[in-house]
Amino acid sequence: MPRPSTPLLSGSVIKAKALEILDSEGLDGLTMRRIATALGVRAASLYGHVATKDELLDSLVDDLAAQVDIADALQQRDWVGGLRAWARSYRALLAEHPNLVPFLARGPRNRPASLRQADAIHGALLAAGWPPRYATMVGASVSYLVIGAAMTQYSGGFSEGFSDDVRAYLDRYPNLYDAHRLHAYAAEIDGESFEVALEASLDGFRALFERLKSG
Amino acid sequence: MPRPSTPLLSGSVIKAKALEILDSEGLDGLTMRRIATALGVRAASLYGHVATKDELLDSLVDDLAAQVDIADALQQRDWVGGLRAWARSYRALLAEHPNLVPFLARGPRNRPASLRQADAIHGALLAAGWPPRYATMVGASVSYLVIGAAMTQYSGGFSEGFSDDVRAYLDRYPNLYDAHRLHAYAAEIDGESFEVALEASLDGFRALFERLKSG
DNA sequence: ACCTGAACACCGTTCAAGT
DNA sequence: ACCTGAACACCGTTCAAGT
Repeated sequence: MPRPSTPLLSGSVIKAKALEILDSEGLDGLTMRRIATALGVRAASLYGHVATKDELLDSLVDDLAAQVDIADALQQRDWVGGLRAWARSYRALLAEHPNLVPFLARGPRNRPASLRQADAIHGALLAAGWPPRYATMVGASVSYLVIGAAMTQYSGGFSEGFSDDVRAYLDRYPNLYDAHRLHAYAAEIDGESFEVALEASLDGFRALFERLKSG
Repeated sequence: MPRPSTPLLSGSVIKAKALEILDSEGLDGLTMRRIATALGVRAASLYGHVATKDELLDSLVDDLAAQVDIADALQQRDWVGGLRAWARSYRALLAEHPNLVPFLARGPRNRPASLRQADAIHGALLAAGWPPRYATMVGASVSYLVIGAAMTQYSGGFSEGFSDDVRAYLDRYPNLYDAHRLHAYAAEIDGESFEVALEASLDGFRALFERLKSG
């Protein structure tokens, strides 16, 4: 089928299929040839619409970042509530597309939506009265948490991070046995750990903020 | 050279060279063929000593985990000091081999040293009086921070995460401009952000611990 | 303008064969 | 026992050619 009346391909059609394959078949399953055949086309054809596979993945990440609910985060009166809303929205999105997490970790790069996100959070912290340098660090801290948590869950979290052979743990890692018993409600623990970590951090930042103001 | 008197290869010789290449040439530079030629050997020969490339990388990660200073962390009297020492030692090691970070994120899997590490920290928290379920979450929280921070630094941190074109930021991301001015002392910010994040978390956990005890 | 065929320079991995 | 040659089944990417 050479020269169809309406083009078979477009950047967005390729991106959509790529994300679909990434979600369902994982990182190893995502090849240019695989995307192409799923679209009824040859691999070479993709290069008329995307420059490289790397750039395609970068744009997928940026599309995801664009969906992080920043408006809600900024509507909060207090910066603590704003950070909490941002972190939760961010994490929820990553949880939906876990196979994308390793790419997200490559930093804001040339991704406009990622930059807009960083800019918005930084601005909110400045407006709340954080000194610029601290605003940078507080924003970074929360993103560490989100990325670290997403990364851990990507790797299976508590549900798959440990083997199923209980006895192996009993023998050699006595303290972990208790942790291993939590195997059953693993997803619960993954989510709760993030919440505990987030609240502990926010607590600490609140205290730091008071110290900075009174110091 | 078929059948030398002393074998040219061994698991540890392959691992050492692989780490060397990974550190100096990055993830993309690490191929089985590259390791082989660096050792004066053909790629096929490696498979007499390592099962797969994946397993080779897993063992590199585990060797790294084995070097995290757990003894020091456990010698601390208080659990707060122990967590702090562990987190710092863990992070310092990852900073030395940033290209390994994406693999670390794949969880403890079948890596004995990683498991030993998790076991030791969990045990210390139990001994300090944390309820088992919370001990799991507190340990996970700190590892989120370490992995998130390492992941971010792997991607270049503040030094490389943003472009060099200042004007691009001035126009579109007004709040980030301040952050961008920090470009000059980027490494400092990367390290300080981790410290700020760590101390905030520890502060929060200390408060949580008190609440649990008195509640 | 848009897609294809065929090729290039790579991968990880296997396995019969050499010594 | 230890390494090699050659191959297999893949990759991402390019580019002249077709319509």
